[in-house]
Order: sequence, then structure tokens, then C-alpha cells
Amino acid sequence: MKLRFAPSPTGFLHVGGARTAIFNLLHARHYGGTMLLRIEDTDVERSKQHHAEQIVSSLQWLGVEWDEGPIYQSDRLDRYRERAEELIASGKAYRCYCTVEELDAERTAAETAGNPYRYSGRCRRRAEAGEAQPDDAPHVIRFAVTSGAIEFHDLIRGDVHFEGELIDDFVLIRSDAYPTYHLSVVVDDIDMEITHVARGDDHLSNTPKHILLFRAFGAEPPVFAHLPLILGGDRKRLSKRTGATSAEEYREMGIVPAALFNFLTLLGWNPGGDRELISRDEAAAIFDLSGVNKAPAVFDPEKLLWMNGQYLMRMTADEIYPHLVPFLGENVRPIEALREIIDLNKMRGRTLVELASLMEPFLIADDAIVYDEEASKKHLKGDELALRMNELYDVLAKTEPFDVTATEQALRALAESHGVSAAKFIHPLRLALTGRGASPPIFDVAVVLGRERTLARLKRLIDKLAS
RNA sequence: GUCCCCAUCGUCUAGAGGCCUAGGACACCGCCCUUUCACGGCGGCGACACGGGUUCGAAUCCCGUUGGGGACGCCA
Repeated sequence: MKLRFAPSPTGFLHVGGARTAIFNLLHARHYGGTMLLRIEDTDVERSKQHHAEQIVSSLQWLGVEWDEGPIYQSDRLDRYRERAEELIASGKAYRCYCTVEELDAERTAAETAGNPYRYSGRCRRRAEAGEAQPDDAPHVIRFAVTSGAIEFHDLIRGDVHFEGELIDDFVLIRSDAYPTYHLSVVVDDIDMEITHVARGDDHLSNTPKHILLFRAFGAEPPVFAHLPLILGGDRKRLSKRTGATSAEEYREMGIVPAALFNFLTLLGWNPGGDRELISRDEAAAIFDLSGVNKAPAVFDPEKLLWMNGQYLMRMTADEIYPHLVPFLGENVRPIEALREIIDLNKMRGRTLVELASLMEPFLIADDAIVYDEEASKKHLKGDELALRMNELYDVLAKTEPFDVTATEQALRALAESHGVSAAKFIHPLRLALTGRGASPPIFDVAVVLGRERTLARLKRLIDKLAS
């Protein structure tokens, strides 16, 4: 068994493409098959090398592995031309000298008449009449479609059938001598011995053409599986209008690859047992293309965020670290200096961006703490506050050991001696240490900061209260 | 317009004729836990598009309607 993911390098890796890649990988892994990556860059106008590189790197980031490739179709142009010539030789294809302008005119005429456009077949008739076909004049090579119904079994759609009459004599080789998608994809799938083709639903109507080509080459068509499309909130194909569409954008948003992988896996497929969180390998163990849903799925960024949070809190600090580094900016530190801080905050952020922000108070200088206005208004009030904070300072200065239990005991004892709730001390302390109204448990914060920095920050608040 | 496909809570989905007074997850709303924020726990809101069949019985099968999507390129 051999599957492939065959993106065209005209942009970033789209999440729809990412899911196609994932489903191909999962199916291949499940059956111990091979996964191939093929770059379909036969459109010189739109294909860009840097896009190809970007896609490869996004796939690697996502955890979509391949056993063969990447193979570039632009390296195989001779092969496609050779195969097209074979079809001409056997009368299954012909040279067409119609110009783009002529074709456009025909198309426009058909549209205004309200008829579906099909190529007139002018050059086909000429070829069949045995007229000379100069191969030096500008021309394309068209496939001579044989009529008759085409039926095939789709792993997801079930039995599908198309009327042969509806299929046009499509172009195989363009006038610039580059192959079209239809030709290159079939030639490659044959040469590379692809057994299963899982691709987007938008290719369903291309499939009869491909089957015709497989037959023309005397090859057995692969098993097809057409995946339902991923829609945006507007129920149309996911587009920039409705939000982020590329894997790269989610990476920049602070989504961890395993979470995106998991989320995409659940779009159109589910592992059963009301399971939401599943690793790539666990999914591969039970995945099968035939279990994929037919209906399109709306991409819900909210749920992705939730899932990413679930991943962050389950990952170890060491696992998070490499993904987090790009978001730390000037606050980067070696993992040793960050381990505790990550562990303290990782269940509080849904993205790496949020996590980095949550970690900030732990990493900036003591005098760089900025007191949140709203929280200050709420907690920095009362005549006795300065006095209390001074006493808290003295108590924390001599608490031994300076650990969570001892510091908490000391603070609570102090509060009790004042006859007030511990919260009266805790909230101002939180402001002093983090500048924020919300933080991890404050004694954990104090201990991670250490006695020295805790006291320095407390002192700073006291000075502020005095002024 | 023509062809193809699809149709369960707002969203992702479970459901392959009786197990369904339709289950889970996200979001939302309560309550609990709690020094805050999260996490977590408990509860609530919330769907079988509609109409005909078939059947003792239909979310599940068939037909139609409606709605949505996709394809109709010398793009992939």
C-alpha cells in the first residue's frame, strides 16, 4: 500500500491540505504502507520554490512524515511529454491548434446561450480525419475522451458515477509544453505505484478524467477517497476572510503542532468512545479512510484553542520549551531557568503566546513590574495597607525555610494577628510580585522568585505606597 | 445555468431499524473547589431541515422538496 500527499506550491500549507496529508499518513501508517510527498509544481506561473520549502517545513513541524520524496514534478517534465506522445501514437490523444482566444470566444458564447461549455472537438475531428498534425506549430495535446458512463467506488463516497458525455476533451500538455495536472498526476501515480489516492472533495469531478487516463495507459486506477472540505465560519471553503488558513499562521499564534494535528484529525473522523485527545500514533492504530465522514466540517478555532490548552497542560516543560522559545523574545533563558516557571503557568494559557505573557513577570527585572490599574484600585487601599506590607516584609525576610508551606503559614499567622482575612495580604502581595490581578498561587510565585526578589518587589510596592 | 456531492445541538461529532425521553466535546450559563486566574467536578441551555412513503417500529431505508457545498480552465 502506498499513499501520497501532493501539494502544489502556490502558497502556504493550507489547513485543508494539512488534514489531507494527515489522513494519508494515518491510513498509510495503519496498514504499514508507504507515504510519499510529491510537489506538483507544473504551473510555472504560480509555483514558487520558497512555497515548496515552506510547505515541507510546515509538514515537518506538524509531524507529518513521509518515506519518499519530496519528488518535484518539474524534474519529470520529459516523462510527461513522453507519455503524452504515446497517447497520440495510439490515437488516444491529439494535437489541438485552437488558440486561447478562440476557446474563450466559444466559452463566452456557450455561457451567454446558457449552455454548459464543452470543447467543440474541431481539432479532434481533424486528427481523426487523418489531417497532418505538425508538431512545431503552437498547440496543446488533448485527450480524446471516449464516451460512456464511468463508475468507481470511493472509500468515502461509496459508488460514484459520471456520464462520459459530460467530460470534455481535456488538455494534457499545454502550449508551453508543460503538462497539466491531470496528466502529471496520473503518470506519477502510475510510475510511483500509488495504491490509494485521498484528496479533497474538490477533485471528485476530476476523477473520471483520471480514470480514463489510467485506462488509456493500461493501468489499474488506485482506490480513491474524497475527503469532505473544511469550511470557514461562513460555511464556504475556508478562506482568509474568515480567519487563519495556513498551518504557519497557527504556528505563529502559538499552537503546538500535536494539538493542530489532533484537531485536524477530528475534522471528519473520530476515534470512537467519545475521545477527543488522541496522539498521532494512537490515531494511526485505528484510522481508516473508509471511516471518514461525507459531510464538510466547519473549522472552529475556539475548539482548537481549547485543545491546545489541553496539550500545553499535559506536556512537560522540556517538551514545551523548544516550541516556546520563539515567543519569549528578550525573556529567553536556558531551559534550566524556565522549567519551574513553565510548570507553574502551563495550565493557565491556551497558546504559547499566552503562556509567554503569563511567564513575563517571572522574567523581567524587579523594577520593571507594572502595576495593573484595575487590580491596584481594588487591592491597594486602606490606611493600614502600608503597615501590613511592612510587617509582611519583615515576616517573609526571616521565614525559614522559604518554601510554599512556611511562607503561607507565616502570612496567614500575620493576617490572623491583625484579625483580617489572608486575602487582605495575598492580593497586595500578588500585585507586588507580578503587577497583575491574577497569577499562579502566590506562594508558588514567591518561592519561584526566591526570597531576594520577593522582598525586593515587596519593598518597591511599599515605597510606592509611601509616595 | 449544467453536473456532482452533502444534510443530527451555534460548531466538531456518536448513532449502520427497536439500546434514543438522541450520547460526548467546544462555546455559553449556573453551582462547587479556591487567595486570584486557570485546571477540575457537578448541573443547565441546545439538534435528528421539511414532506411523503416502506415497516409492528425510522435519526437510521426509499422518493421528493428545501437548504448548503463543490466542479464546470492551456489552475491544481
